[in-house]
Amino acid sequence: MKAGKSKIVDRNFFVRDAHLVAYDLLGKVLVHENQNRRVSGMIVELEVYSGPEDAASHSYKNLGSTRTDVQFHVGGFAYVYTIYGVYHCFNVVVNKPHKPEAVFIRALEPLEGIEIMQKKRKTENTANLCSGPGKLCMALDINKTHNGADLCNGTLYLEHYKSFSKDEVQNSPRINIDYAGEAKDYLWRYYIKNNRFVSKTPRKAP
DNA sequence: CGGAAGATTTCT
DNA sequence: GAAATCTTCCGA
Repeated sequence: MKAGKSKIVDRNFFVRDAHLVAYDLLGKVLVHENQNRRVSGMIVELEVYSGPEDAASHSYKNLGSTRTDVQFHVGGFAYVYTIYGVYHCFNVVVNKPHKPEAVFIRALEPLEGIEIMQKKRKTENTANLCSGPGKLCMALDINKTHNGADLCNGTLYLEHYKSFSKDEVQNSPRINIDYAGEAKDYLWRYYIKNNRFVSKTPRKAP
């Protein structure tokens, strides 16, 4: 990396296989510049959703629908959707166009703008600010206007920060996708071991 | 045009 | 363990 230059993750990072990107995303920092204030947190937990072959993915047998349209773009764009009419979920689209893969960000370790997060989340418990997909969207003020946003050119982006060895990363089945048949057993959730900001204790791997 | 389901959170 | 609540998708 060039000294003094931007730490922002560039496009090429995202245009790779979803699992490679997912592993490297652990330890990156998600930053949202809102009204000249930086609100950010380190990614400590995520899941991979891989296109038409993944029964749990929104793009499964759902090719070209309006909601998942952004998943067919080149990597490095945001995919934001509303869940249960109440909360938002933030995904990073990865890989090349027409490869509808996405990394679903599940939890962050709060770093900057913590007082802003506390205000938005109405709690002072930092371990509860971003420990879940809906929570982190609330804390970083991510909403549907960010759907399709370019993470390489905007106020919402990722920065290089830490990297973790394989020993420090645990994989497990994904959460709340029991409807997905065999796909529910794929070990496509990744999180940092012994990190108290991970959303919850995972179900034991089969 | 209407019915159904969901990558969640929070409270009991 | 269940409710809250609305966008999106799919069938008719």
